[in-house]
This record gives sequence, C-alpha cells and structure tokens, in this order.
Amino acid sequence: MQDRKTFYITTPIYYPSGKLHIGNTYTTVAADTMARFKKMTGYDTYFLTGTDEHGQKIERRAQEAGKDPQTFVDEIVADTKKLWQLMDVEYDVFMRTTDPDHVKAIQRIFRRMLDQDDIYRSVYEGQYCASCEAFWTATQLVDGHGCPDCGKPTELVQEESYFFRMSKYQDWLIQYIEDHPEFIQPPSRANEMLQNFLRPGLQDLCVSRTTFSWGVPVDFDPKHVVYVWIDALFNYVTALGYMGDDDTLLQKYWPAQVQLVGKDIVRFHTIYWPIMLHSLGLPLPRQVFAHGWLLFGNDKMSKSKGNVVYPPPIVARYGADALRYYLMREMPFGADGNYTNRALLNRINSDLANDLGNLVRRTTAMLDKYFGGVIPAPNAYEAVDQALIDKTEALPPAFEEEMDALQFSQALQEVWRVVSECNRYIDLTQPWVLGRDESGTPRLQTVLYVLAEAIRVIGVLIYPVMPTTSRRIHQQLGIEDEALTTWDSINTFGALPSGGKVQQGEALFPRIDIEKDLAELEQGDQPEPEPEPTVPETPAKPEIAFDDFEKLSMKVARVISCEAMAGSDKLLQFRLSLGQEERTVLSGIAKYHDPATLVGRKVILLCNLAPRKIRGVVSEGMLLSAENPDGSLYLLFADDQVQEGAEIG
RNA sequence: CGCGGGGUAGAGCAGUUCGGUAGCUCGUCGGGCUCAUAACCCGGAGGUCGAGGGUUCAAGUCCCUCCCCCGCAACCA
Repeated sequence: MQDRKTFYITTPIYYPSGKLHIGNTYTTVAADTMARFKKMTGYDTYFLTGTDEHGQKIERRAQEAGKDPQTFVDEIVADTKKLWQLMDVEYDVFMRTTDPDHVKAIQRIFRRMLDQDDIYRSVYEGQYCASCEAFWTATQLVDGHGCPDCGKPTELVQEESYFFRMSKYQDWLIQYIEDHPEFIQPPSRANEMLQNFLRPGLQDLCVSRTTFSWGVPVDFDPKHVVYVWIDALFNYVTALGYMGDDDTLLQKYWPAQVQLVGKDIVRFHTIYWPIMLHSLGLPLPRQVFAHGWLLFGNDKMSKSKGNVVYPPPIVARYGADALRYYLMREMPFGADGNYTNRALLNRINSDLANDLGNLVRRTTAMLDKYFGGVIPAPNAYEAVDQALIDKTEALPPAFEEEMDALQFSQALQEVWRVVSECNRYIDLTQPWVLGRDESGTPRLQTVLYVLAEAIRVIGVLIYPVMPTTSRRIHQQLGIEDEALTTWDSINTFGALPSGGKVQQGEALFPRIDIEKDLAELEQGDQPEPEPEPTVPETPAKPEIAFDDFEKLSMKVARVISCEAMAGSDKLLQFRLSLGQEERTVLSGIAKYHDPATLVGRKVILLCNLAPRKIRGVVSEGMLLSAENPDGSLYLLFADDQVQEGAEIG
C-alpha cells in the first residue's frame, strides 16, 4: 500500500460515432485540470478517459462508411487522441472498450453476476419496433401499439434475454444516497434520480442484446452481446485490472474520488453503476459530479442545427490555454453554460491580455529598464507591500478549497483578485516615479521584487488550467529552478531569489480585435456544420410489391378548420373535407405550422389507416408530411387544380 | 397537480443553506497615470431581485398562489 494519498478521476468514455466537440472537451479539460492540480499538490493521481466503442450505432455507422467496425473506431479514436493532445490533456490511461483485456473482464463480470443470481435468463416479451430496432415497455407505447420514437406500429416479439435484478438493490441505494449527500453532485441531481427513478421503483434491466453483434459476446451464450452500459461503465475498473491478471492498480486507486459525467448520463452513473458495483462487492466512487451542458447562445448544440463548436480552429488562433481558461472560468461547474465566440474573445482580452498578460509585461519591462533585467533583493516592507504579500499568501489555501469542490471558476476568480491587486499595487507605488532618481532605488527594488514574486505565485497557481502559460510566465521571470514552480514553493512569500535574469518575451496573450475576429470566426464556422447523413438515420425500407402500394388509399382533402389541441404542444386537430365526407384528423406538426394559415389548403390524407384515439379524440387517417433531418415536419400540399376527394395513386 | 433547473443593472452571472446597507465581470460615462498589450488605477450612472399575497422590527433570502423560460418525461396516425 502506498503512503501517498491517491486520487483517481475519470471522464465518461466517449461514444466515437463522430467528431468530438467542445462539450466533450469541456469535461475532459475539467478532469485534466483537476488531475494536474492533484498531482501538483502531492497526490498520486490517475486520470482515465477513453472511448465506448461498441453498440449498434457504431456498427451501423461503420457499415455506411463501408468499413468494419474496428477500423471505423480506430480512426475516430486516433482523432480523439489528437484532440486531447491539442488541448494539452495529459491522461494516464486511454481506455477502449474494444481492448481484449476489457472484453475478457466484462465476460467474467457477466458470468459472475449470473453465478450469484443477480442476472437471470428470461424471456423478454416486448413490443419491438423493427424500424428503430428497439424494445419498448407497455407504458411507453403510444396507445398500446405505437413506437414512441417513430410512431410506427410495434410488434409483439419474444426474445431470450438476460436481466439484472435492479429492484433487489433499490432500497439499499436509496439509503446509500441519503446517507452520503456528497455522492451525487450537485445535490439537485440526487433529487432528480430519487424522485424520477428510485422512489417510483426500478425495473429489472435487460442486459443483453441479440439484435446486433458489435459488442462483448456473452461467452456462455454467444448469440447475446452484453448490454453496452455494462460494458461501458465497468471500464472504470477494468482499466485498473479488475477481473484481469493484475489488479495492483485497482487496489491502489479504486474507489475513484471523482467521476465526471454530463447531465445526460447521470442515471447510468448514479443508479445502475452503484448497484452493479455493490453487487460485485466493490466500493462506490466517492463522488459522481454532473456538470451542465455547454449551450451555444441559448440553444442546445446539435449537428443538425449546425451550431456545434469544435476546438481546433479556436486553438489554432488563440492557443489551448485560452480555451481552457474560458471553459473553466466562464461558468460555474455544474450549471449549464453558454458558449459564444464573443464571450470567449472578451475573456481573452480582459482577463488574459489586459489583466494578466499586461501585468507580466509591465513588470518585466520595468525590471529591464531599471535593473537591467536582474531581479533585485527587497528592502524593508511597508504597509502597501505587506497588504499585497498577505493577499498572495492567503491565495493558495483559498484556491485549493475551491478546486477541491471542483469550483474552477471560483478558484480562478481568487487568482484574478490578486492579479488585480498587483495592477493596483503598481499604481499605488508608482515605480516610474521611484525610478526618476537614485533616492527611489531602495523602494523600487522592493516594489519590483514583490511584483515578481507575486507573479511567480500566480504562475504556479494557474498551472492546472493553463500549463503552457504557467511555464511561459516562469520563463519570462528567468526561473530555471523547477523547485520554484511547485506548490510547496508558494506557501510562504519570498522564495524567489534575487539575482535572476528576466527574459522579456512575446506578449502572453496579444489583444484581439474582437469585431474583426468574430467575423472571421463566423466565416470559418460556416463549412463546419457536418453534412448530416440524412439517409443513415432512416434505414432503407424493403422493396414492396405493387399490391402493397395498392393497399393504401390516399386522397386529396381540403382543410375546413384547424386548431391547436389543448394540452399538447405538438398536435393540431384538423377537420377535413373529402368532397363526400368529412373527417377529423390529428397531426403532430404544431411546432412547424400556424393552424390559421392551413385553412382552405389542400392536403394529402391516408384514408384507410385504422382510426386511432389520441388524447381522447379519434383521428381518422394520417396527413402526409415530410420530415427534415432535424426532425422538423412540413405538410405536403396538393395543387389547387385538384379537387377535394381526388384519389392519389 | 409528472420530475428537475431557472427568472437579480444594457449583457453574462454571484448572493437565497442560516432573513439584517444588493454584489461581481463586461459594456457605458467622467477622471487619473504613462511602467505596460489604446493597456492599468479611481469614481459615477444604471436594479420596485418575474408577479401578487403572507410571516417579521426587517424579505432577493422564509411561507402560499400565479406567470414565463429551459431540460427530462409524455405526446408527434
């Protein structure tokens, strides 16, 4: 066993079905910042990130790309690693769920769960939607037989499956969460889980699939693959050798101190994961911390909206440190935050260029000008000096406290308070006045020493967030001794020896012409929206015979009236005329159509669809509409020449 | 009454645990300084803290009701 305190931190393992964006970057940078901080403060730190490479979606994406799944994920993984390198992320292990050791371990885990009767084999009888390839529970179904995803009829399918007895552990977990308020952070997430899932009662979880093969095979029943969440969640321990040949790392690092997750996967990490760990006799992670989403403006980032932000162009312009700083500084960790280019550029200019960069520049410039670049020894401190010294000495403990709570934004705020103090100190002491004649030299020596030392401290503290800038600052101060860049070296003020030679370098962060860069960034963003693969999302339908088509009766109908349905934000209720008869039809297009504008228009109705009761109203047919890749729906209209009731065929 | 989060200066946010002068950053206006990246420092203007009611000597903070926004869920034949 180690004497040193250990600290194990994980990011989620990302699903490599496409390029990683700034949201994933946010989580990973946070983990990296934390890991660097803990390393710096003396912890034996282990930092895991990786990729979750199994599952149907990957299988399908690979197929579309004409590659086998392994090749497909290999390529994306290579990109992912490049991104982390670009962002200066130093993980200790990059976990891939296709790693053979991991696969073997998952198989053992699965068998062990079966052996101890936490997993049982049963027949899954469920409503299956062939088009979505998903099972739905009775309560999820639309009016008994419609797929909640695509609305198409589901069919009753029986399938052999393995189930995990979640229900068995639910009371234990409720108790655990109540006894460990720090386990789920922020606390509102614990509430959410308790209220939505735990208290209403857990269903046993279906933990195997037979509908696809890209996964970890169940070794004793090879037509099944292990449910991807078991496969994925356990990476956090298989990476340490759990159920492998050598579990030294597991002994040393497990349980994790912090597992970072996005708010969308809180449920998996705070319900299924703890239960499964517990069932295997493993301790739970100390904390699962759910951070918020990075929104773009106020919109959710999504590929179809074309507003996804990718880091590389930003890093190319401003450097990884600037982006890392922005991500960690702009929003409190845990809440949703906004990403905007303007906010990023504002931060860079005001915090990094004006406050920090300029402070370093003016200090080193004065050292150059007055002392030939040599750091002088201080003389007696006066009140004004002592005030700044006190604040600088108080900084590391305050910083550590905020960091330990993962309040990166607060931690940085503390540092910047002192940056500001330094700038103010220069105004108060007026070194340029002191430099006018020799009588001022003793004070000038003190003032510039205090500044240099304060900046050294700041340089150390920003290291977890901005490793490169930290190094550059120390370089500019002429610090060569590594010992002067450590956490311990900033406990007391004054470790910086005099006599060092300052090296004025380039501006740390050149000021940005915001309006100009903003325009260029928007330009550069244009080609970014991914050519959203429209085809793949809707799997091709099988060829049909003419007879099949003949079964459909479609007619042109005139809209007599149309109004939004009370209590629904999606449904419009139509009264339609088919010439001879009238019908009531509901359609879920309220978000995209103003009912008033539809009256009198000629639409296309599928007439011989079985009537269906929705929200208490019987819908007699379906209006044809077209769906965009982003899910927006638009009615199809017939030409005015066509009479109502006209047959379509 | 599905669950949760939120509504505080022009913008973005903190403060609400445990009531006691409404704060920070950016922007804006005025002043100062010249070491510095047109940067830095000081000061001003700007808020009935979503609405209404209640408790209290005192409410952004506690209680009740309501409105609006955002996720999830549900619903899109």
